[in-house]
Amino acid sequence: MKPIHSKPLDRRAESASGRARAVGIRAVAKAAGVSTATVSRSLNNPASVSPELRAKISTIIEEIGYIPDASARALSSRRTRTIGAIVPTVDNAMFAQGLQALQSHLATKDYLLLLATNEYDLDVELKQARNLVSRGIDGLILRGDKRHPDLRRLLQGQSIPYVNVGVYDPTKPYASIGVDNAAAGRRITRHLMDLGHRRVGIVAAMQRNNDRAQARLRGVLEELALHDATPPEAWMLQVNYNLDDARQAARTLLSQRDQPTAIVCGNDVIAYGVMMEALKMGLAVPDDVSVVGFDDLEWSRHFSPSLTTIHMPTDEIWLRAGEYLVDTLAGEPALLHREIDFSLVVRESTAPPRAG
Amino acid sequence: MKPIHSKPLDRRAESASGRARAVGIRAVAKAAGVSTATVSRSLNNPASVSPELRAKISTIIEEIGYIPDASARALSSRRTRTIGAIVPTVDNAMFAQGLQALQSHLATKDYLLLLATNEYDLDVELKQARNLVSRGIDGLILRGDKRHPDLRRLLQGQSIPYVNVGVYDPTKPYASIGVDNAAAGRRITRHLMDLGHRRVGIVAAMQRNNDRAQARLRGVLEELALHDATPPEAWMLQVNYNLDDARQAARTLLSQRDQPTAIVCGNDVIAYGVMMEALKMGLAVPDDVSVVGFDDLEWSRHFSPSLTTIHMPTDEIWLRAGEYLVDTLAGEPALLHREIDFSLVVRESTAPPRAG
DNA sequence: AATGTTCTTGTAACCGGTTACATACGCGTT
DNA sequence: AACGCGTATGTAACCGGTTACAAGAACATT
Repeated sequence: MKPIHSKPLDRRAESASGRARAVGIRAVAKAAGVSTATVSRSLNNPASVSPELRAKISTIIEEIGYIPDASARALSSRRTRTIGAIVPTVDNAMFAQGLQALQSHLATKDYLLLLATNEYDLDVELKQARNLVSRGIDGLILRGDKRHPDLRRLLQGQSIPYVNVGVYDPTKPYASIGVDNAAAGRRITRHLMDLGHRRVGIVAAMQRNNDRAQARLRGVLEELALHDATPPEAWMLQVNYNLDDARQAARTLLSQRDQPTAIVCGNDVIAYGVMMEALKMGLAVPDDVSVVGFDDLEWSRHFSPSLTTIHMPTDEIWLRAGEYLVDTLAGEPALLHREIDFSLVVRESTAPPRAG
Repeated sequence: MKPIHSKPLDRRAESASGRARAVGIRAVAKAAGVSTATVSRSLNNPASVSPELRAKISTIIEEIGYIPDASARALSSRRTRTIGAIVPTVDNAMFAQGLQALQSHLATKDYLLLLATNEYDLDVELKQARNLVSRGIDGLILRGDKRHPDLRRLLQGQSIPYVNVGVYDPTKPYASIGVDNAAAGRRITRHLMDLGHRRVGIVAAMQRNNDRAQARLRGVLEELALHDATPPEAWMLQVNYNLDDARQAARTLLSQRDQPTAIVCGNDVIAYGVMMEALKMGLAVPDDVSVVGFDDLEWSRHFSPSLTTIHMPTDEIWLRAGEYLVDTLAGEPALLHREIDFSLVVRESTAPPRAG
């Protein structure tokens, strides 16, 4: 069962006499007349190599077109200079914009972004996370709070730092960066209260596994309760992130005998759909019904009427998330929780309720 | 200069007596009482291992939570099961949607997507490509034809297969998948010709380093020339991909003494901007001016008036691109060039020119 | 002159998988 | 019984970098 080899082979010598092997660090070292250690150091810690050698080495690298193999580097150094991110879907203006900002920030720090999506499914998220970990990410960015119980264990076991983006929640033991969505919900509702609305309908985003949407709704309801304006069940709807569903919700809401004078939408896209349907039904916005959203996408100021909404500094949120991980990985201290300010943007889609 | 070591150290033995090392394939092998080769085979080529051993090994893997290290695997097998993609920006509905489709397709084939952006800059693209290659991608997806001359050499030198998406061009020696944009340009222009328009303005997308935009414009101009309707210089504008620029272009075009009766826009987003500005100027669409776009984004059928445009099967294009690479990497033959059909979608934004 | 310190460079073990090659075994064939 | 062949498994070299440790050189200190 334990055979003893009579003549162990040296495949390296064998193939050296055969076809030429790809240019590696050993080829560079040989051509420069130095050791591989010196080449490696001149790339990763230039200050530790004499200027003459450094110059010679970089000339040779340029000459023979040497590109370091990141797998080998990762294997021996246990670092990949890669950050992973798992978002619900890329096909969503908010995430697309945030990822774009993150990606360009990471590029300046020589990090690469490894992207995966979870389709709002916690099991998928866990699987994707396993995949990313196997790939050797140095840090991970996650959207949202709700996750598979095994996920945290996995990340802690591998001691991979991670950030929770989009939700500011200082009570959590892990890093979080984002706005206080409940506060945002209260703020925009207060705007409607200030205008005099007390009959408010809600078209929320799908709540399942979406803590951001949940927090917004919670904030809205809290503020409404403060003013004795808690809406009846029939005025509270949930829809998917697309125009068709939003329009249908608006139709349901606005064709009731008893109509709200204002509608709070879970995000701007839903608000667009609601406004389009209201207009199509012959209702004037804001004269017959006021509409507000969240996010402040590019469209919101172009739409007519332009949309009153909560501005979210998406770029900053994602950029800070990247910054947090990069700093943490560099051993520098970084703020565990960071609240990013939102702001109310009042435009044309809100007005006092029609006198009555 | 060549010191001789008196006592070479075995760091492995040293640390084995120290803290426990992470679970690796050797730990699995030991626990299962087999060799590392058997564990490796049972993962990568299950048929070559007896069912009993296979079962035993997978139990142990589950038990001790072994996750293979992709770096090590990549290093020794020279394959990473990772596909790279370089797009101009993620912050664009078309790319976001395409990447989403690609990503979910690759996930089913156990490939991961490594994403980079070039910001429409060829040097940046080359740098990103180097980065991806160094990371060890198995294949690469590129948007567009225009690229740095060194890029092709790099990919060929490393024999990394790549596809060009968005542009179908069978004359090229490398793979391409997409629609024939020039034909799309001719098609939508012909629609305007059929309606009787001869005074046609153009608001094209920025042409620099964007062959897709160039091909569309070329097609439009070809068809116009066929009908003796080549527009004056003042009717041809170029704008960036955003609503503000598009609106300004519309204002320029429509405030001239001599106005076009129809406007071809380089894509749907530009068309939205143009329509919004026309409406704001008190012009009716399509009665005073017809407007057409390209892409058929979700908005186009919701906008009022809904937009006549060319439908692009984005999902299919990107999915096929992924398929091509996966097949090629698996050694299966794949079509080098693949044309995807576009289609004209006639909606409310076009009508015959006002009698006159 | 002897000793200590700092800086630069070389040696080779190591990271954790994969896989070529060797071996052992089981099962016909002749 | 000897031989051939196919299948299941083990051994250990190898992938291409990084880095702990050692050593030599240059310079400062006593």
